[in-house]
Amino acid sequence: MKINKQEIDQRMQHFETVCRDEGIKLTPQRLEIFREVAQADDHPDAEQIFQRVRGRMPTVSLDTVYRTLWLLNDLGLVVTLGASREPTRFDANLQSHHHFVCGQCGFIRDFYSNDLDAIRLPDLIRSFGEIKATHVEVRGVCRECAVKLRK
Amino acid sequence: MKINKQEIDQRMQHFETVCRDEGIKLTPQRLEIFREVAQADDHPDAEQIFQRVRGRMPTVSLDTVYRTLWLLNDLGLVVTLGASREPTRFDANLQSHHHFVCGQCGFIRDFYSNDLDAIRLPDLIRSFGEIKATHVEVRGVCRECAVKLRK
DNA sequence: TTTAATGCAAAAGATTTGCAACATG
DNA sequence: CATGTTGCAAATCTTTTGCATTAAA
Repeated sequence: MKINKQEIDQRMQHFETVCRDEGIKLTPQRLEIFREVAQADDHPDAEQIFQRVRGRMPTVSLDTVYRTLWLLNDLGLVVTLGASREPTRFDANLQSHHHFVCGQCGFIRDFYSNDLDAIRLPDLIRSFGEIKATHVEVRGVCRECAVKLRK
Repeated sequence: MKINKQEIDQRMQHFETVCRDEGIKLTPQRLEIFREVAQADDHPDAEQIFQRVRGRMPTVSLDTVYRTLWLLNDLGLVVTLGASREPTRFDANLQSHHHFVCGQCGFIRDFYSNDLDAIRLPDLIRSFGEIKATHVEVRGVCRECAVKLRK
């Protein structure tokens, strides 16, 4: 959780606004769960978020975490990442950004690039449907795993 | 399964070569499973591949399909896709290509673009690890789902 | 013949659901 | 107060594992 406080507050703000606009109830569980995703920079999965929220709110249940996460996803407040061979992970960073994913251990690292953000997609794609977001996924082997593989 | 026969044969050829080079046994199950992925263009998941192979080889088991698929992945013969909220899907297309993914139904459509293939990544990324592949993922809502959502 | 791969059944892991109790707007 | 949300427990779905049997090289 290395996201700065100001950014977190801004995300919380946005979350509350969206909920009010959509007529979705702001329960303490939702607030805690969203806060946890909003302040995480490691793309945690549902189980990890559950454990972290549990620290502050011992009565939350895992199924509420799942329900909330997918709700957030439907509201466009978080985005999912399918790391290879691992459970779905969640990301509250709505800025345009890209990912490096280690195919061995699932490590994900964000990176930013104006060049990549400026990508122009082939016109053909509009015939597939409506475009919501575009991001570049770089697959590789992270430093740590590269060492292990050398053995 | 709309991949043309020549391309399928080429993929099978490559598969057999890699297996021999790596000292991996060419069993009838592996041949059938790989063929099924090689000729599919709809990015099927393990269960779908299992059902299709089963048609021709009624005795294969689902766990062999899983084991084989991950083996193929480790060998670099297929690539995985984590469509949102769905089981892992597999793709034997090793050409550089990109994906349009529908966040509602998981529909995935390939597309090609020389411009996108020519993407230059920030140098920073090399510090994360070794790069194996880069692809662009476009998220959106496919035509069919757009209609449903309008209701 | 040696070693690896298969099938089966059972286990583990991830995610979802039904429902009664409860809290938000 | 009405309706949506929660927690619990149970169910479901996906994926993995142990082990005896079988088959490839």
